[in-house]
Amino acid sequence: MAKNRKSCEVPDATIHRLPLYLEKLKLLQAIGVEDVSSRQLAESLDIKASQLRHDFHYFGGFSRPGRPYQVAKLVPALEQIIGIAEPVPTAIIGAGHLGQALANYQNLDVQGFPVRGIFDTNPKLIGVEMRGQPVRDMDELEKVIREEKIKIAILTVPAAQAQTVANRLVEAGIIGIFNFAPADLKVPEGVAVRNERLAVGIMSLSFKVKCILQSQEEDITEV
Amino acid sequence: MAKNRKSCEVPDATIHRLPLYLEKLKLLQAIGVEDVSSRQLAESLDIKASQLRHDFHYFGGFSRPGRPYQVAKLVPALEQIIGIAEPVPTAIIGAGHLGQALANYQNLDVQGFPVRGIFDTNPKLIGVEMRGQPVRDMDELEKVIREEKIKIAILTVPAAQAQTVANRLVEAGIIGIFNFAPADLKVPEGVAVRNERLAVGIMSLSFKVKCILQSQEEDITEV
DNA sequence: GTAAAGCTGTGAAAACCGTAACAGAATACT
DNA sequence: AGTATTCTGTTACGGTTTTCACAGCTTTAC
Ligand SMILES: NC(=O)c1ccc[n+]([C@@H]2O[C@H](COP(=O)([O-])OP(=O)(O)OC[C@H]3O[C@@H](n4cnc5c(N)ncnc54)[C@H](O)[C@@H]3O)[C@@H](O)[C@H]2O)c1
Ligand SMILES: NC(=O)c1ccc[n+]([C@@H]2O[C@H](COP(=O)([O-])OP(=O)(O)OC[C@H]3O[C@@H](n4cnc5c(N)ncnc54)[C@H](O)[C@@H]3O)[C@@H](O)[C@H]2O)c1
Repeated sequence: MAKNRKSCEVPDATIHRLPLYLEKLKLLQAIGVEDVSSRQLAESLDIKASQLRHDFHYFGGFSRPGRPYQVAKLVPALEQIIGIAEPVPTAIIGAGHLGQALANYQNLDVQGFPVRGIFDTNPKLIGVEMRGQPVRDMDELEKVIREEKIKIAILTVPAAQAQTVANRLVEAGIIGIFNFAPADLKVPEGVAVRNERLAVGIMSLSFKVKCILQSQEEDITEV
Repeated sequence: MAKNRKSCEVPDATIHRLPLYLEKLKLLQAIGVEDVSSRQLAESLDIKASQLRHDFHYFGGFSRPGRPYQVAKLVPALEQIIGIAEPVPTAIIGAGHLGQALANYQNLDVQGFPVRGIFDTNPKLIGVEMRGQPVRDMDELEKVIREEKIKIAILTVPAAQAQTVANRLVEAGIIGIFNFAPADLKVPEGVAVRNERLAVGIMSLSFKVKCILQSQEEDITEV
C-alpha cells in the first residue's frame, strides 16, 4: 500500500480543487446524471479539462480511456481520498458570533463534519443550546474529545487566546485545526492547521476592485 | 502612469500576501517599531526574505539599498496598493446566522471596510439593529448603494438565491462580491468575485488529517 | 464492418512562482 | 579614513503547476 503514502504527495492546488469536484458531482448525482466527461465537469467549474484529468491522475485515474466518469463511482472515491468516507466528528471552540453561526451551519453535517462538541469559557453561554447541543465548559474539553473521538477542531476564539487554546487542543489529541482567528498558530509536526483569514480575502478583493476602477478611469481619459 | 496598469499584473499569490504584510506591520507600528528589515518581517510570517522583497519589487520597492523599511512609510504604501487608503464602504446582503456574525465583526471596520448597509428580505429581521444599524429591506438596496457609494458587497444569502442577488448587485453598481454561498457566480467582466468556501477549507484540512493518521499507522506497523 | 467522433490516461512543453545569489548603497565600527 | 556589516533592488535559476498533445480504447453512425 505504497499508494497511500504517495497519495499524500499531491500539490496543494490539487487538494483545494477536490472539494469543488465533489460538490459539483453531488449536485449532478442529485439531479440524476450518471456519466460525466472531464470536459463537462471542468467547464462548469471554469477550469481546463486537462487539469481535472491531471488532478485525478495523482490518484490513479477513475475510469478507463474511452469511458466517461461514472458519477456513482467518483463520489465515493473522492470522499475516500478527502477522508470523509466516514463522518468526521468535529468540535467548535468559542461560541461567540462566528462560533454560533458555524454551529447553525447545517452544511457542516451534510459535508461529513458533524459537530460533536461546542465549547466556551463564558458562563452566560455554557448550557445554552445550539442546534440541539448545549455549549459546554472548557473543563469538559479533553473528556469529550476523547469520548467522541474528535480529530478536527474549529477555532473561533479571540486572536489573543488562539495560541493557548490551540496548544490545549493539540495536547488533547486534535490533529486538524481550522483557525478563524487572525493569529499565526505554531503547532508541532503531525498537526495540520488551516487559517481562514477574512481580512486576506476581503483585501485581495479590494485590490482587484481598485484595479478595475483604475482601468475604468483610464478608459475614460483615453476616449 | 503606466505603473498603475502594470501594478495590476501581479501574481495572485503575491496579492494574498499583501494583507499579511500589512497586518504584521500595523502590529509592529502599534508597539512602536520604526524600522524593519525584510528578514525580520519575513521570518515572523514564516516566509523567505527574498520572497518578500520580490513581492515588493512588483510595486517598485519601498526603500533604498542599505536602508531597512520604514514602518511608517510602508503601511500607507500597502494600504494604497490594496485600495484601502480611504475606507471602502461595504454592504452585507443576507442577515442570517453568518451575516449577523459578520455585521458584528469589528475587525471589518478596523481593516478599512465599514459596513454601510445590511439587507434582508425576511420581515422579521428588517428593522432589527445590528451594531447600531438597522437591517434594511432589499427594496432600499439600490438607493443605499448609490447614496453610500458602496462598491463591495458581502453575500451571505442561501446558495439558491446567490446568483439572482448577485445579478442585482452588479446592476446596482457593485464591483466586488465577497461570496460565502456555495455557488459559482457568473458575473460580467469588470466585476470581481471572491468565493469563500467553508467546505473547501475544511475538506482540504480533512485530507491532510487523513494523511497524518495514515502515516502514523504506518509508523506503528513498521516498528 | 469500417470510419468517425469522443473519451481517458499520460508524459512532454510551457508558464508560473519561489529561492538563491549578487551588485550596489548605507551604516557601524575601529 | 577605511573596513566590515547590513540592507535593498534586481536578475538568474530551479522547482512546481498548468497546459498542450497524443496514444489507445470505446461507442456511434452509416
Ligand atoms: N465575527 C466574525 O464574523 C468573524 C469573522 C472572521 C474571523 N473572526 C475571528 O473569529 C474569532 C471569534 O470572533 P467572534 O466575532 O465570534 O468573537 P466573539 O467575541 O463573539 O466570540 C469569541 C468567543 O470565544 C470565547 N472564548 C474566549 N476565550 C476562550 C477560551 N480561552 N476558550 C474558549 N472560549 C473562549 C468567548 O467567551 C466568546 O464567546 C476572532 O478571532 C475573530 O477575529 C470573526
Ligand atoms: N452559517 C455559516 O456559518 C456559514 C458558513 C459558510 C457559508 N455559509 C453560507 O452563507 C449563506 C448564509 O448562511 P446562513 O447560515 O447565514 O443562512 P441563514 O438562512 O441563517 O441566512 C440567510 C439569510 O438570507 C436572507 N435571504 C434569503 N433570500 C434573500 C434575498 N433574495 N435577498 C436578501 N436576503 C435574503 C434570509 O432571510 C436569511 O436571513 C449560505 O449560502 C451558507 O451556505 C454559511
